[in-house]
Amino acid sequence: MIRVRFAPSPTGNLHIGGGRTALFNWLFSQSQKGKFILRIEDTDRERSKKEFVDEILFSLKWLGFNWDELYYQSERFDRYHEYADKLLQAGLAYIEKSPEGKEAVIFKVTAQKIKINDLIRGQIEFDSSLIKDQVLIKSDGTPTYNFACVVDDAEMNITHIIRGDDHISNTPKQVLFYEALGFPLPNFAHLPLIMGMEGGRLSKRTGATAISDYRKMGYLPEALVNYLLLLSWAPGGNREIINKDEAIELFDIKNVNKTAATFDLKKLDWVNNQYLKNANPQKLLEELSPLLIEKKYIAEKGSDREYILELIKLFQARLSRLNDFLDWADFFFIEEIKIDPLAQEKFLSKDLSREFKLFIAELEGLSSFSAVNIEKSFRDLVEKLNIEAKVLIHPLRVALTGKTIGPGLFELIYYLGLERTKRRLLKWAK
RNA sequence: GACCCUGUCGUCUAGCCUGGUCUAGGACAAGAGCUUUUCAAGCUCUCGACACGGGUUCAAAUCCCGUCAGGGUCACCA
Repeated sequence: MIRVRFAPSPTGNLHIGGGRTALFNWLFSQSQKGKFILRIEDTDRERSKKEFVDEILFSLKWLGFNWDELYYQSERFDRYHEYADKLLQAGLAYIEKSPEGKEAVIFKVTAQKIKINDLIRGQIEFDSSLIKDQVLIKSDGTPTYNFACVVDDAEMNITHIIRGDDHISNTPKQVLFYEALGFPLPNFAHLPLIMGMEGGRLSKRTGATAISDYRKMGYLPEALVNYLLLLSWAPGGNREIINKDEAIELFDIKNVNKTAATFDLKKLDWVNNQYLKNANPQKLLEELSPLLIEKKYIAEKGSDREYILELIKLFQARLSRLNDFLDWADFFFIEEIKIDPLAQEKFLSKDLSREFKLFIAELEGLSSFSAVNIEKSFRDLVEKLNIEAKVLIHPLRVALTGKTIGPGLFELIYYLGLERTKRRLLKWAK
């Protein structure tokens, strides 16, 4: 049985890079019908915080990576001491006393050639004579990362260690521990790192790094996962959009790229739009509801959810981020709309009182207030006035929405309703 | 600096293992146009890459070597 693990340290939020590592571990476990284990590496008591643990677990669930087992290193200190004692007794480690009299356990590194067969990179060779003796147990009694990692991976029967590129140079040290402890060696696979647009690691300077930031911005978890997947793996057949089930079907760790990839927000936006336009509007409404309430666009209770659902349908195909709806559709929710000054200058500087009033009269005369009828009456009017449709369409849009862009004008008027349409047009028809 | 990893359009990638079908394919971005209702949606088109040098071979993006470039690691952090 294949067993993999994701081992985050709760000293911060789950980052894009961590999310990606979790994704590949999870995907591999699913494709191999194995187990996905989560291990919280909270040996650093100073920096580890419960809130970060909660945040990491929440983000992993949000991304859809459910784990089969969960461990905390802070609960396993006795295990690390036990194995350190074994190495001490075997003469493979020694004790070093600090000036204050505290004791640390140090591993004796012997000179040898260490070969690692990486599933993604092939064979990698190291010369351990370049590695100095390694601390196993620090003088405060806590284990070092490399030691705790090896003890846990061995005890938890981890068969494949899939982690970031930055751990390659930790691998020979860990291999030495495996050998000294008599543990069988797992398989290693090192994922390429994700870089920011300006080169180097993805950092806060270059943009948002936490998975939760992307959730807050209005990215769908499926889209984020899809994009992350594309960042070092291709499903083949020139496909870009692929759901998790298909990915599980097609995934092969050997096809993962070796090259570091640059995180490109524009492409993420595109992928997100692909998911947004096909998303169930009801689901989008559920995501949006708390935000609409927060903005006081809708009341906690009693608002017409069916109506808002229709508005979402009007916009969802053009959204890159779900939260853009809040700005783009604001004119449906607020009475005093903000008119874009440039749009006003361009389309409302001419007096259109007569045209607006005639259009209102047309709308009032409608037997049934539907988008189709609104358009028909509008077309009749411009024909009568002998003007081009767009001469009137753009000013109408700006007067009604305050913007030059948005959904089709006639649908928009239909959902705005006769009264609001009249009120907004009359402001420009003195 | 030492060690390690990596180098295909601006970006993500296909192709590389098993040389010829590659005057290198797709996607994002960008640019142009269409959609006589906008675009942030849709459609069409354009721009644009095998890091460089040597070798092997009838033939190299594909194999080998070197150079250069980028990245990572060198903690009693994880």
